[in-house]
Formats: sequence, structure tokens, C-alpha cells
Amino acid sequence: MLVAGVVILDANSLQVVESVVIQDTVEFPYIPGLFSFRELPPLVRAFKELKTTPQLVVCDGQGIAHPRRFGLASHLGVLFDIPTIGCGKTRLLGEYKEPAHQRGAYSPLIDQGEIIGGVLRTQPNIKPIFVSIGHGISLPTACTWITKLSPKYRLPETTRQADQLVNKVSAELNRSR
DNA sequence: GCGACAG
DNA sequence: ATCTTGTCGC
Repeated sequence: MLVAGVVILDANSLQVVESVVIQDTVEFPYIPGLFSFRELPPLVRAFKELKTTPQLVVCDGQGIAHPRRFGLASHLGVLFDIPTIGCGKTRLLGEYKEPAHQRGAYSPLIDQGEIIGGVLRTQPNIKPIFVSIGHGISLPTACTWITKLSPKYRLPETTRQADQLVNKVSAELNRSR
């Protein structure tokens, strides 16, 4: 069983505009590099229930910072033809130097001589996150957006709100069983 | 063969 | 992701 959530926030106030949570049964296991095979189906189901069409999507996973340069965020962006950003808490691949300890600073994530993403410091002296292009956006613009969406915590508000919603639902789901 | 490895 | 205690800080 898997619970997937999508939360839409207003870009300026960062207040929740709409949210969708679905529960699905997935058979495909988690395999690094094949994340989409497991997470995309339920995510697509959740997206189809949205009444609002998002102008930008922040995904919990990588974009082109992927062995085939096509992670979950890239996949979702192409499917719905919507700008997307891959935003992971940990690294899938690539080498990098520690970014400056200042909010908004980021250093390039490199693989095979290519810049596949940015290691972004969203909060001063806090472990950075891994940002990469998903679809229809540049890396600098993606980093600017993620920084703007993370005014107080390490992770962007979009991800935090979605996580909280999912945890809440899955918690009361267990309690009744 | 060994180590690395989004969630 | 999950397991898992106390602890530090706003």
C-alpha cells in the first residue's frame, strides 16, 4: 500500500490552495534509478483529480540528475507538459563540492562531465538539498524557486505540506486497522 | 567481485 | 522508506 499526495500552494503567500491524497497498491519495488516505475502511476492518479492546474511542480525526487537523465520529475513534466523541478533530500549520483554555508548558495552536481543539478543550501549552515531540472525550466531558475519556497526550513513548503498530509492520512489509516 | 544506490 | 531515545533550540 502507498499513499500519494499533491498540494498546491499560492506562490506568494505559500498558503494551501488545494490538496489531493490517494491511496494505491503498488507491486513494483523501490529500485534506485527506477523510481518512476513505482511512484508515477499513483502520482498520475492524484494529478488527474486536481481541479487546479499547477504552473510549476516540485517533485520529491530527482529530475535529470538521473543515470538516464530522466528521473521522476522529468517524467511527470513531460507527461503533463508542465514545468517541473526535481528536489531530493539525498543524492542519487554525481559529484560536488560543499556549497557555501549561506542561504541560496549552490554548487554544481556533476556526472560524466555534465552539470546535472545543483546542491542547494536552503537554510544557513543546514545540510543542502539536491535540485535538478525536471522539465521546462533552467537550473538557476529552479534553484531560485526552491530557495523562495523554503523560507524557514530545509525542504520547500510544497514538499513539507505534502509530507504532512500524507503522514496524517496514513496514520489514521493504520489506526483503523 | 565490490561499493553505491531518489523514496 | 523505516527502526528508534534522548536532546538541543526556537
